[in-house]
Amino acid sequence: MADMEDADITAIRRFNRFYTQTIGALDARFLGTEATLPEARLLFEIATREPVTATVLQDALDMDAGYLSRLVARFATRGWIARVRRSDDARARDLRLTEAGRAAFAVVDQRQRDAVSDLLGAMDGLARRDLVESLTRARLLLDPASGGAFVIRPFRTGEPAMIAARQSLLYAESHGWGRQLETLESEVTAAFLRDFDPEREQCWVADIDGIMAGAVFVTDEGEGVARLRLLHVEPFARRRGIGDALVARCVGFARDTGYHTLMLWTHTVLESARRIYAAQGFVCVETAMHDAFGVPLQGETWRLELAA
Amino acid sequence: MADMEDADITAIRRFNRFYTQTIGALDARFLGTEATLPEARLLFEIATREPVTATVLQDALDMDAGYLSRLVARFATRGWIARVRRSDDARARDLRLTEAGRAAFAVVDQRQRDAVSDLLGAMDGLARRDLVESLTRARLLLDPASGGAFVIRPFRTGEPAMIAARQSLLYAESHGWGRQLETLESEVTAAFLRDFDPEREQCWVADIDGIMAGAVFVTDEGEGVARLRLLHVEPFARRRGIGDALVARCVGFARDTGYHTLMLWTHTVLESARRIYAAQGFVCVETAMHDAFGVPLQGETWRLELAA
DNA sequence: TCGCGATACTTGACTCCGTCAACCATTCCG
DNA sequence: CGGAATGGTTGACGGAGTCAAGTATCGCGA
Repeated sequence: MADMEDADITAIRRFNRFYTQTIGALDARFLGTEATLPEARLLFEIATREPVTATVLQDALDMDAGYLSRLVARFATRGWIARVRRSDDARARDLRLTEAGRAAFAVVDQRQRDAVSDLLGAMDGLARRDLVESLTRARLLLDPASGGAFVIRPFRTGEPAMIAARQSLLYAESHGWGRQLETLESEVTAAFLRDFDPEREQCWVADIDGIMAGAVFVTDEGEGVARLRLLHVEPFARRRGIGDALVARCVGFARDTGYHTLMLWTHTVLESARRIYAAQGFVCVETAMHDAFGVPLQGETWRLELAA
Repeated sequence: MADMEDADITAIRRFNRFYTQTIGALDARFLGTEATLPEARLLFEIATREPVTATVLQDALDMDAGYLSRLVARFATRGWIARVRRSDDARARDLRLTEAGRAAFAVVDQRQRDAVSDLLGAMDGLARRDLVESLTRARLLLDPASGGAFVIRPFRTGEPAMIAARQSLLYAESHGWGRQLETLESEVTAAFLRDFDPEREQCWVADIDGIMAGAVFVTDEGEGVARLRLLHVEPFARRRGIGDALVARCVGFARDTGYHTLMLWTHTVLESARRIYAAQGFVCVETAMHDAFGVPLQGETWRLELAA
């Protein structure tokens, strides 16, 4: 696996070199603009955060204090910003864009948008979507905290199969579950798609900045019983309550749809999932050992009786 | 859809800002190294291409000729490179690393590897794989020509479902095929996984730099007949002969495995796939209109009789 | 064979980037 | 009250990066 890591490092560095030239260049070219790259970055941060002090900008941009001070002074002489001593701390000064500053920012901002737009304009719809997803996913993996709030929404084209793929990888990696799980995943999603009726069943996806962060299915088991299936949360999105929100959505859907019971099958090793189910009122009604995924496992059946 | 593009632009710019600070910083920090960032880039290019002239480096790095000239002069005074007039063109000079230059490069190179390694070291196996895949996919989407040669290999965990997801998206985008196709995709991959026996059936994936660039299945239809299914090539990887190679692999496998016939079902609108099948000797033996994917389509059955 | 435009660099001049260290004023905290 | 920390400014300096002018050589057509 040392070799594997070696290839990974090479791949990242290759991207780095590539990016430095291709996209990095987008930022550097301010043809016809009055601002240089650091100036543009600074303008952006001031516009986004005003009123703001130099110290805040300093660590937002990871910039040297002295250099920042000079940039700010430059902006002031250009009439882009107004500096006023803070009443509560005479050392600090609040920075605000003037009208001229706002105009300068608008020009730079539009210039950057155009540059990116040119890049994307050459790509067709799916390629563009793939690109945006790839880069956003990379960002979320590198810094999960940079992700926005999650949204729970119904599935879109391709996502059921995507979920099957992700879960197969996830559980293969974490628990060593094998092809039988992968088969089950595909069968469940295939069956769901074949009989899909949004009045009876649903698949919800947790979405962070356009990236799938988790998902769950509710299927009709007949006789007023619904089943919650294939719950998962992507590792980069954990500890945010996404699992809870997904399960809660299932419970609400099952109740509103008129099911009297919501059941599910899980495993004793899946600690965090079990905690979620218990917190929402599910009760474990049966356990049984099985060997369906290539390793011996204790399966559990949980039920939740839904109030009418 | 203008809104959609707007969100895309914002996402790319967001990645840009993020990247400038996070990974970009990896390159900039040459703690304890004798080379600055442009020097490191230059060292890398010389090491990779030597012997090389300044002009080549100039447009490989997209660097100003004057600046490059000075960097090269600096390297020369440090004894990192040797410059010799070319015999065939006395204006140009071939640059080569000296032993000292090679040593300097080794240090810088290792320093960069370590920096990336530190970054990756904090991530678990799957996250690392996802990151590498995301960045590599982004590179291939932005510049397909930067991809290496493709390799055809058997499928790995999660890939069958992944293929179903990609094809659903691809055909929904290009031809408007709907949920029925998605269902069929999932059913085929589920059935394949359930009965998987590498002696009788297989799924091949075309791999470019670790990214799935296309795939195909061969399944056992009984009575000596095999079926080729779910062939696709990702848009970024087209016009490289990947479709041909995948089909050829299927034909070879079917022949070697002892099938007497390889058949497949395709559609008249899928022009480039049909060309591939015809080129490999398949013959269209039947056509029939159907409405299985939400739009009226002419389906075609093709056969290839395999020599014993 | 000459001459002219293009090519492969080199050099000067300049501005901006970016860091380090010293410094001032104010605030915080024991 | 006094010393440490905070918010910011300034001087000094070297590298990054661009532009324009200049030198030697090459390629090519008349």
